[in-house]
Amino acid sequence: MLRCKSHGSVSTVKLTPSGHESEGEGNPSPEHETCGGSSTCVDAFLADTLEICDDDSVSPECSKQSAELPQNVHGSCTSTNENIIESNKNRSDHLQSVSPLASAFVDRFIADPSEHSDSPDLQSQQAVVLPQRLCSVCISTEEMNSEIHVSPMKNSFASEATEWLNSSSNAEKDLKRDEASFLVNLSLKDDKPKMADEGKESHKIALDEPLVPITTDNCMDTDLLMAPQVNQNKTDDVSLKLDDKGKNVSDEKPNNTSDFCCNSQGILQICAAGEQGVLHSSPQSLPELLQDVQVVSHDPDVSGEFILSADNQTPYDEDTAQLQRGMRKRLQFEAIENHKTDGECKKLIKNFICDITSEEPLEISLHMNTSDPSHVKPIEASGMKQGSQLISQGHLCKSVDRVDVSGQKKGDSSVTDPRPSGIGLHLNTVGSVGHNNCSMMVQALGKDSCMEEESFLGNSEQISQGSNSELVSPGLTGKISFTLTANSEKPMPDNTCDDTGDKHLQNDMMELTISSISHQTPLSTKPIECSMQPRLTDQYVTPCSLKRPLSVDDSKLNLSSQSSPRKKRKKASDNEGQKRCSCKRSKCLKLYCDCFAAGTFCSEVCGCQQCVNRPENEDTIHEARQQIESRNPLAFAPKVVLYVSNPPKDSEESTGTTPSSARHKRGCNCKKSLCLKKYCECYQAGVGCSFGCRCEGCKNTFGRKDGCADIIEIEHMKSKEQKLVRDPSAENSKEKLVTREVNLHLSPLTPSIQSSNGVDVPKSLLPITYYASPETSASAIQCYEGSPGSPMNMISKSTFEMAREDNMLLVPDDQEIDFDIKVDTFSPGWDGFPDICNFSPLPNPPPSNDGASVSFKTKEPKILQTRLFQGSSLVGTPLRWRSSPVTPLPQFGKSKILLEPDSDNGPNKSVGDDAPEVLEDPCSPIKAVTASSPKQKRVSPPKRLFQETRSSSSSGLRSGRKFILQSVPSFPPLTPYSKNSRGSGT
DNA sequence: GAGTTTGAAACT
DNA sequence: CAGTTTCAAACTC
Repeated sequence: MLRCKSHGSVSTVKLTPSGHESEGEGNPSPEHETCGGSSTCVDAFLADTLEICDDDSVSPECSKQSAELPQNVHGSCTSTNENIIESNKNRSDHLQSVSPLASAFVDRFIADPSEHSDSPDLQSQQAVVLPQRLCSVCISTEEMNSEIHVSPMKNSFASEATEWLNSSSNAEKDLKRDEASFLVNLSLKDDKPKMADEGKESHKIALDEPLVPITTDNCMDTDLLMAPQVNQNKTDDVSLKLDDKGKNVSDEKPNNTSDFCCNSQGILQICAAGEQGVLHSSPQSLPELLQDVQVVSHDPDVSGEFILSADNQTPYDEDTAQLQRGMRKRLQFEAIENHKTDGECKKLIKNFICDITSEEPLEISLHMNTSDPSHVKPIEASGMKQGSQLISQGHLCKSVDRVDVSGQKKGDSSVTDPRPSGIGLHLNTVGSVGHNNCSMMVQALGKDSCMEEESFLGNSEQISQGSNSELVSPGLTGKISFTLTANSEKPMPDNTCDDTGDKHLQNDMMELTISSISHQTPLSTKPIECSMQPRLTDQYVTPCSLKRPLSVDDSKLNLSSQSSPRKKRKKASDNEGQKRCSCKRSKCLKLYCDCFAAGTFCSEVCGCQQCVNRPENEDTIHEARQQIESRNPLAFAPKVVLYVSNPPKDSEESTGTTPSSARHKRGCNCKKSLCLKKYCECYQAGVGCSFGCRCEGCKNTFGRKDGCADIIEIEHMKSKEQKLVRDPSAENSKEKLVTREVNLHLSPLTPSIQSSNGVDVPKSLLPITYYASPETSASAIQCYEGSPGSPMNMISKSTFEMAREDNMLLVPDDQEIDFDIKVDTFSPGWDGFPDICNFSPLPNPPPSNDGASVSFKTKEPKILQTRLFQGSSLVGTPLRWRSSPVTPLPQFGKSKILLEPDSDNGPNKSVGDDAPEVLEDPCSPIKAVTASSPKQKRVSPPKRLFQETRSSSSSGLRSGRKFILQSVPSFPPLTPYSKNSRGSGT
């Protein structure tokens, strides 16, 4: 055992070979304690290294080992480690003479300990250094019977512990042999020293995973993996031990083993346990040391060299620090890369990180990953440098898998942990959105944005906890604070591990991440306090908006956002990004509740009373939904179907979403409002009334039930058809043409419709629904995850101001859509397509030709509103096609509007319950028929599946439906779609 | 902000 | 399925 005192603190290394427990326990021998002078300390340490025997009293083997050890170390040293070592050497005055090679260094030490004895600092340093080197080297001294286990990385603390125990047990065996067994515990994951087994004499290098003989390679891995994950438990342990330092802390671990913990960078932590003689840093220093150790690899500031030094007072070596920084950068970089799906994003992030790191050692990457707050906390407690840890964690998404040691059950964490996954999702989403988005975000946001992205990886908790303003670089500070706020708003449950438990939490996470991103935008400095919803909206909106041409509305939004992010958010929320309710008796579990109907949780902004529509009541909510759906399968389906002239395919021109017309599925039943007030759902949705409506005295500015304008539509349709006929081959061109026409006529959503007098064009509802750009999804706040609509809201909101309340389903024109198909669409099954969310906003303000336009001025009914549907994946997969109409419905939150392809003249065969209503085209004969019966509207959507309708319809007309469905998936992702829509608008 | 109106949703 | 009640948003003052 070697004990070094420096700076008044005593660091003791207990190197005693196993079997010498007697020495360690109880009373440290005075020899060890004092080690005489610094020189002695060093000498002793060296001698013992790994079982340094100061005295001859130690078994002869010790001497042997001591001699051999250095060499072994040397041999094992990886270049990286060597570099580090060298740097360290150079930096330390004492070590100046040391040759780059560890062996030489050791040899010298051994040879002439006195040289170094000069300064106490040296002693401590040397003592430290040596071990570190050893560790870095991954010294294996088989000769010494020392067992070195390297586990590539593991996740769970348990495994680690197990291994550790195993190793310790092995050590014991060795001890029995009277062999000087030397177990070095390299805990890559833990960076923390395992103080535990003070009683044990064996030094173990513990690696979390399967024990692998340490090799140079392993060492390297270690370095890479180093990302220390803070394991709270371990930390605690350490602290305890530290506190106890002279005492036997080993309660937890019976074994008397002193562990060497090597940081990735080869910094060695010596957890000496031994009762007395172990190398301890001063109690005070220890905690820091631990932190340092953990951080070491990452944070230059906290160099590991001196970790062992009693007071930590050892001067910080800048050079070393830089080296470490380099390491860190690399590590971070790698970690980041791992996480990023998008190559460019990676690059950006990388650069960003590099920049940051170069300037400041810390911590930008704070947000990166951690699933577990617990991990973070310890670090926080420790104080600064934590950032580095966090960063390391950042690796996490992946690194966790490999490295995570930490611990406690959570350790599994990252993988299992829902949040991270959520994060991953988010990232994916981003990526999916397109490289552009990613880059865009990053660029636009700048470093901050990068940070935020990383935050996606991490849990909110981490963020909140982990990111300390202190750690954060100044530039980042703002964000960080922001992040924190968010976290505070929605504290994560203690059990991060709970996957199931926290779906909504995940959502929150998602939201957070999103929000963070959105906030990052330079423009938006807005504090997180904003409701979650807006955040989501912002986030999604941003990417989308970028991609597609800005619609007027969008541009407005952007401008506003730029000017003041808050405004933007507010706007979003105001715009209906989120539904608000003020339910008093329904407990927000009935369709009366807009939030519930939309498939979203009520939020703080809601004024509801006795609200049950909260994440914590997910089960109840789900039941309620089921009940409602049992009554009406389409209850949660979009209420409004929007007929889209151009299919998403026409990305270029079509701005496509301009809906030629939209109709409320069920139609309204207004008697007094004359369909001129928001009481009227049709009006509220900004759509004209149709035959399906049973309204009396309809004066809906968006289109009367009479269908005056129908003629126009019909003509338009005809022209379209003709074009199609002409260019059957070129669908695209055809579509474009059609689209153009449509746009001309309809460009302004409502207005166009209005001008046309809202006559319903026969619409074929295509089962196809494609998701509008995520942008639209403003509304979603908290989505029901579990329920069909789990992530639903993620995407939906359309940017339109016009669109307000109701969600519309966009039914893109199928290029080759047959009327038949359309007909089918209307079938009740049709509603089943809840998936679809949005349509693009109308490009232009409505022409004010008609009185309708006037209506806009006075009151703008929300024409198009997109909604988020549950498809959690929506984000990730821009377009999701759901084949079965029925199923989807429940999932949909509230999308009320469906976009339908314009073109159809086709008769509507089926009078779907809800769907038929919407789709009904007065013009079309069939519709007329159906329309004739007012009750159609009332007809609840038949539960029968699309298939049935399909079969019937297809049989009757064509197999078009099937065709469509199949084709649907092919629809371009949101992005293109969005573009199209925009383009067309202009 | 309180009260009224309105029509959808829920219930019978 | 029709009628009634309940409910909450929209609207008015």
